[in-house]
Amino acid sequence: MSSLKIASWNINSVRARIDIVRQFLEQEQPDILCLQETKVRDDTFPFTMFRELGYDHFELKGQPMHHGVAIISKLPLHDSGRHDWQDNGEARHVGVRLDCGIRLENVYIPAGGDIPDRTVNTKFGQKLDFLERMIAWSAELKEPTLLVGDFNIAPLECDVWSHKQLLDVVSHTPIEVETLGRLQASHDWVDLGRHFYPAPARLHTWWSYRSPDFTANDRGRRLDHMWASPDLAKKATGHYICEPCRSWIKPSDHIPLVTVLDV
Amino acid sequence: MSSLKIASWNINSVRARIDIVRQFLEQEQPDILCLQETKVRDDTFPFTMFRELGYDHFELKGQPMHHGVAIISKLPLHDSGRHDWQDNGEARHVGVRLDCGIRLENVYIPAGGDIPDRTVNTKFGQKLDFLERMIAWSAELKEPTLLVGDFNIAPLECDVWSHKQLLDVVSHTPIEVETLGRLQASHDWVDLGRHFYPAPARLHTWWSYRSPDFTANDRGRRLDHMWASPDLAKKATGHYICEPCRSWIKPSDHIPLVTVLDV
DNA sequence: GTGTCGTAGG
DNA sequence: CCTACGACAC
Repeated sequence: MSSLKIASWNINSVRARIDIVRQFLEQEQPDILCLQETKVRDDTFPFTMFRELGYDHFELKGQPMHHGVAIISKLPLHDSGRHDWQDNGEARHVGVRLDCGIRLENVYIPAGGDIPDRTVNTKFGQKLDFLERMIAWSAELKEPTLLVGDFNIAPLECDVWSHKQLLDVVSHTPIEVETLGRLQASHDWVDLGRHFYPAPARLHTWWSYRSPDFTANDRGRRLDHMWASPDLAKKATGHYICEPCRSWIKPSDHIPLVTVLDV
Repeated sequence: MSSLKIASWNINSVRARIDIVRQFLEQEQPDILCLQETKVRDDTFPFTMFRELGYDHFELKGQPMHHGVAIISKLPLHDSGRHDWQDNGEARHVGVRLDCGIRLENVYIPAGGDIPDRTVNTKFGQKLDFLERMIAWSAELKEPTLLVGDFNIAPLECDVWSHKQLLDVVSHTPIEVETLGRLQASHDWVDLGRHFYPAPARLHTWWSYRSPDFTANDRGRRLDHMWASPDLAKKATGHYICEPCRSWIKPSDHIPLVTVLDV
């Protein structure tokens, strides 16, 4: 029995953010870091800093301009898989198996555009379709799995700064919440955030860049999540968010999430 | 009789370079700073840092994308003028009069493109024409004047890392050197650089960004100059270049020049 | 190499 | 607000 610390962070460009990624790793010392929105091709991924800190194992799924996910680890990674559920070339998923037997699945669910109507905004339809394809995949999972990433959905009323004002804002619409609910049900996923901090605790993971005084009005949302298979959830001994990272210099608009497992 | 310290620097974007401009001002504490290639519109000029350091007087001539010159001063500035000698809207000159009676003229002479042939490269023709118009202007100057800026010409053999290899490279061609010579003759300008460091002393003010190890082979050129009216030159008590600035983080490709006058 | 800008995406 | 990219200039 040993302790395993896993972090997840939408980094909004791993190259532009390399200094705060280092700062986070030095401070939290996770065994594994899952990144979303790396915005880098695999052949220009900034390996050096990670290797300097003892992270020698990488599973990358990048693309030229947008999206991009990565798993960066001090521990060996096996049986990596990259789902392109919508067969559109977008780099939104990478998964691995760890020596301890658990699978780690890192996903960046589409943001979904501005207008929450699939008839006028194809991106919103793509987001819902992406979730449907994840549901089919998730229902078949057999191994104990940690599913982490930027889900771009804040499901509960207390997951946004104003439930009423965000009911028609992409990320908190009823159709998204309902679809995410079916994804959760498809594997009986345990939402570790709410497992450790039951509603209505405040647990925001994202604040828009567009209000520079984001701490003043605190208009955040919980868009990032870590979900565990039911049996695996019992092994989670700790879970927390790293809110101070949002105030670091040149921050990401998202903050890191951390889960500690006894494995 | 008091001492007046004037600096000139092609800064290659005053906004991108704001930290090293502050570092330079704190270190050298000039009374007046002349900048070229500010690359900023006058309405978005970064006044704040300069005011924090006691520079309350500004004469700006900016434009949206390229070029742009500025005079930033602890001392009052009067009778400002902006010549657009070629009437093409390019922000390449600003001049002022100081309380001590001398005029300060800050100019950014066109680079002139890659090919030193005015029949195939209109930019080279524009550079020579710009010099001709400066000659006509300079010949009529009556006040004691300090003419500073990025002249984009290295006139002497010792002003470039290899006279032979640069004879056909824009900035050191015979026609440019001859034309700059006539500009100098038109007012009997004293080249303060060579006044204080006679040829063949090394006195480079620019090193290309394209060789990252610029200190290794030292392929520099003396493109930046400070010229004084004959009588004013007698009042120059010091002159130097600030070569370490080329090694600062996020440097300009040019270094600052400094002249001290007893006025 | 290192800026500017416009466009696209968040 | 913040990023990436591509075109252009130096």
